[in-house]
Amino acid sequence: MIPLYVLGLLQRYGPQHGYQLKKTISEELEDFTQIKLPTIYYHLEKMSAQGLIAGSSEKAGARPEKTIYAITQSGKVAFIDALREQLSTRYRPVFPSDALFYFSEHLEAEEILQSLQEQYAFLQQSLKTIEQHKRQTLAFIPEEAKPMVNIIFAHHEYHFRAELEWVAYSLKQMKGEQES
Amino acid sequence: MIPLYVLGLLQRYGPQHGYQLKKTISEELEDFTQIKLPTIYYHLEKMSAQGLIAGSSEKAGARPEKTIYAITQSGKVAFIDALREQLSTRYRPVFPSDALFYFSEHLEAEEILQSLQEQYAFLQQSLKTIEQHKRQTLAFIPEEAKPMVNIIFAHHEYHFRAELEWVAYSLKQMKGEQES
DNA sequence: AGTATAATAGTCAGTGCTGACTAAAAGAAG
DNA sequence: CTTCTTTTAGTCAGCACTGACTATTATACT
Repeated sequence: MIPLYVLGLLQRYGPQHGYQLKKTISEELEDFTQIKLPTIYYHLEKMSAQGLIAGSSEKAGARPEKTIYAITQSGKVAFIDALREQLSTRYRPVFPSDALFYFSEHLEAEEILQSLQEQYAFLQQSLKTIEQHKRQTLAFIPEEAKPMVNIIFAHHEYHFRAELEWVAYSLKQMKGEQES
Repeated sequence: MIPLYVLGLLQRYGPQHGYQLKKTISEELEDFTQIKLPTIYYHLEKMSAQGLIAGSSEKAGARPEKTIYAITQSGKVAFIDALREQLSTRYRPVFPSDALFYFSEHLEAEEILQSLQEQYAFLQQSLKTIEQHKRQTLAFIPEEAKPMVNIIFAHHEYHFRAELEWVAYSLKQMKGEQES
């Protein structure tokens, strides 16, 4: 998934170095992915060795040289292949919190209930933030990109809402259990 | 999350070796986590070095020795700590398919639409499977465990339904876009 | 002009995970 | 009773990722 972003951004915005890629990802994709800078360098080097991108050391003035990477022809092919592979991967979520409920007899019900309530507040806040980011993003991007950006934001909204509803459901279940 | 499962199962079902743990996880938790056998051995060794579990080589008859691990006192403490830490971790999903839509101009709309339709069918099938597994599981476990198992299955149901609705939404959006 | 702070551009060692492999024991099939 | 398959039990090399660190340049502040 990270190689996809790197190849795609290199193709969309032209040759760049790692720090610039990280900045673009942080600004445009912060709600959807949290790629770390060393991870970008790792993939740049790997893809460079594979010939998917080509690095050139630029020495501008008295500055230390920095490596600027450009996507190659075989990189463009690999990019399309990777996109196409994404098409066939299926949804398979893993929720670490399941382990918590699976072993919940080791904690006080009261403690779990309280953390669920905090979780609920957090999710409500997150939903507001996402909606706000959506509005901001849609205001700044070109018209033709809007439908797809809308779909990506919707993806997160649907799942945050689902998580919110599940937390509400769990709270209801556990409270009912406690009383009986 | 994996150490949590290992420590919890060692405590619930008593001393075991790696293969047995893997079997239990496959049988009881296959819908919620897909832990691989080498990963279990990795954590067994690590936790053994940390003193959270204690291994003893058992040589029964002419069989090759196998290492049986038991949770220690400090392991029980670490288990509760890990459970409590789970309480404070927040929901933060990452969807690899977002990258696909972010760069969707590189693929034909027709190709994406078709894969979304396959995705839709897959999700419907998955939901049915989860509901069936839920019924089977609830029929076999002790009464007092039912509320929690129910909550875990509900978690997955809520999110599979959200994913299903999002795919439907995307299909609608993309078809509308195509016509205009 | 000197110095603190932020931005820029990385490196590297260590962690977590797993595919591919090995190998003994039990059970099934002829 | 011998061969084949399955189950049991594990090892190991290698990949993806990132926290912590380094080092230079630009900017702001005094």
